[in-house]
Amino acid sequence: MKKSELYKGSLATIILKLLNEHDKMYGYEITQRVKEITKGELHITEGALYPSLHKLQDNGFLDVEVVKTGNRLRKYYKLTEEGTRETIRKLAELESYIKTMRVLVNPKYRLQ
Amino acid sequence: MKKSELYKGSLATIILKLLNEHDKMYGYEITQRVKEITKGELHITEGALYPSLHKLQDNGFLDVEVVKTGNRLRKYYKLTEEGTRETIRKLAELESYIKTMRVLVNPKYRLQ
DNA sequence: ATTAAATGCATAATTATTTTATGTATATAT
DNA sequence: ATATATACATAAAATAATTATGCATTTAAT
Repeated sequence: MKKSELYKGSLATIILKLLNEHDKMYGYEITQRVKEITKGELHITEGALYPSLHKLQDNGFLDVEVVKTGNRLRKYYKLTEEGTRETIRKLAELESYIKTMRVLVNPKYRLQ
Repeated sequence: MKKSELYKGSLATIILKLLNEHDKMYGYEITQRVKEITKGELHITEGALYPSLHKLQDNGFLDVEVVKTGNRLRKYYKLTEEGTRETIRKLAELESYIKTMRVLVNPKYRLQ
C-alpha cells in the first residue's frame, strides 16, 4: 500500500467494504476508487490487490463475473452472502482496533 | 498479537507510546501493561516483542539499561531523543490511518 | 502516425512482520 | 514438590505486502 505500515492487514477490510457499497467492482476500479476517496493518501498496489481478491474469492466471500469490454477483460467481483457477513465482522474488528489503539495511545480513554 | 490482523504493523507504535508515558520499561512489563490497559483484548507475544525492541534499539530509538533484580535480569528500555521524535511521527501516522480508514469505511466522512 | 500514458489482468522474488514453538533460568505460590 | 509467573531470547513457519516483471488493449498527446 503506502507510507505507513499500519495499513498492513487492512486490505481485505477495504475491499469488502467497497464491494458492500458498490455492488460489483473490478480490480482496477478498486485501486482508482481508493486513490480518489483518500485523495491519494492510499495507493493499493496490484501486487497486493490481486492476490487478496483471489484469496477472498477462494474463501467464498466473493463471486466473479468476467466481462469483455471492447477487446479487454474485466473481472467483476461481488460479495457473496458469506462475504456480507465477513464484511460486518471486519468492520466490527476495525472499530475494535481503533478503540483499543485509542486507549493505548491516549491514556485518558478507558475500555469498560 | 491477537485476533485481528489489523494489529499488524502497530507494535512499534504501541511500544514507543508506552515508553513515552512511562519513561523506562522492560519487555515483560510492556506485555503486562498492554494486557491490563486493553482488558485482555490485546496480547503481545514475546516472539514479536523482543525482535521489535531490538530493532527499535538498532535504529537508535531506544537505549537499554540492564538491571539485576535479585538474581534475575531486566532490560530497561528508554526513548532516545530521536525515539521521542519517532514516537510523534508514529502517533501522527496512527491518526492519519484512522482518519483514512474512517473515510473508506464510512462514506459520510470526507477528507478535505 | 507514433509514442506515451492509462487501463486491465497477473505472478514471482524479495522483504518484513508476526505466530508458533522452543529454550533457559529464577521467583513465588500452592 | 510442583505449578505458575517472571524474564530473557531465538528459530522455523506463516502471512502479507513491496517491488519488479510481464502481457495486452485503449486513449491521449506530440
